[in-house]
Amino acid sequence: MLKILADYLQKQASLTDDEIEMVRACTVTKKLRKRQYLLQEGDVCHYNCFVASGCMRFYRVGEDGSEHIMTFGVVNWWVSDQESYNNGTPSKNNIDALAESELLLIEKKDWENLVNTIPRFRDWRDRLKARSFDAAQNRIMSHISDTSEEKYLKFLNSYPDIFNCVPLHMVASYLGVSRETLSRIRNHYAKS
Amino acid sequence: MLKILADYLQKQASLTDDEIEMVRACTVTKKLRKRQYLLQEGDVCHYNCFVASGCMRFYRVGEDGSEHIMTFGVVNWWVSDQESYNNGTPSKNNIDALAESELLLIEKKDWENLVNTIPRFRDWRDRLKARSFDAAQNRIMSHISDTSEEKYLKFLNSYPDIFNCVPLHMVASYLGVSRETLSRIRNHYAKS
DNA sequence: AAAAAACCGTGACTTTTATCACAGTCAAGA
DNA sequence: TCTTGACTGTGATAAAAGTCACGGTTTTTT
Repeated sequence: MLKILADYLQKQASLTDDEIEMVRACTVTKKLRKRQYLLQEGDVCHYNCFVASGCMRFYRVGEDGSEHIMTFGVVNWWVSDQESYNNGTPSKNNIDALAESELLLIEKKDWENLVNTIPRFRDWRDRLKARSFDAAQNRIMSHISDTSEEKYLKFLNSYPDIFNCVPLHMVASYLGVSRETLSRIRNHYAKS
Repeated sequence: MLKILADYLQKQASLTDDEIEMVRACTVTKKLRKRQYLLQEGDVCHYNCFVASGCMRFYRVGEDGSEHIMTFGVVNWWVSDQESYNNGTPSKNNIDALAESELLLIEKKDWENLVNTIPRFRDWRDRLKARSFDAAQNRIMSHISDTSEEKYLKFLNSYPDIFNCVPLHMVASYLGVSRETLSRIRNHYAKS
């Protein structure tokens, strides 16, 4: 399981074996069952979490109890609540597992230490954050300019093979449409 | 005009006078007329731009010619196309002035130099990016869970006194609704 | 194996929003 | 000054999406 992270860091961050060992030294593994929480509303997020297997979801519960999914975390993705992590404030969100999942956790202190001691780790972290921001910007743009069908097609592009883990009503939640509307979009798209 | 930036850096980044002087040394001032471009689709973004006065808009033009506003830049805000800036790729967006505006530009090389030589500058930069990301996340959440009226109210909160610069049909564009719908939301809100 | 729960599709109806058309105000420019 | 264009509001209509209800399938749990 640690091998997945090692491969990832070698490929994405170009870390040396020694540097990878430093990262490995401060990771904690955590196995989650389906539906188990990684982070619950009100908790403070202290970790950056690498998804080694399985599938996670990051979502918020509205006042009426409805769930709104901000993002999914599949293999080789990192999940955390950055707002809570950075500011030390209670999270407004939940993170839980959509399937049996294996995570590798790095605590905030250790993470910051890695950032400060391994230049390539910092560079990779910066690139990752930049890409996340760009993705968020593009998603906003999609929301203010695209039709629901276009949003759905872009989603397929971002998460090509996600339907193994994620039921359609959660995809609908991610897109901000009702499950019925998504069903009709898919239907219409299949025909044309 | 440079004083506005100096005050900003002193307050937000806690820079010393010497450090502020270093920043000041590499800023270029630019005055823009109403409707003048700061960045045009296809250009590569080479600067981080501080808004000393006036008001800017960051938007994308759809295939059908429609304009979709991603964000506004008012006094004390920074504007740039991060995706283009970071990757050196042609921008998909436009930035122009909604009113006579004064900007302070810092070129990428100089900016990165400041980041690497002034620790507090880097820290401030990181905090700024983190806040931008959080804001983007919250805006996405708003789009997938709020009604148009709620989105409008949150907009009022983010940009309390923006109506001096920005016509309502641009607010509508920012929110992703038609100008007629925004007009009706405001009307309804005023009555209740 | 049986029961319960989750998941998905679909029709009928309601609500929301977009689009189109028109009118009035205001500011900039000829 | 007159004209033009930008901006805003509002009514009428069409399109899109949400909501409700039902049925059927699959998966999970007991």
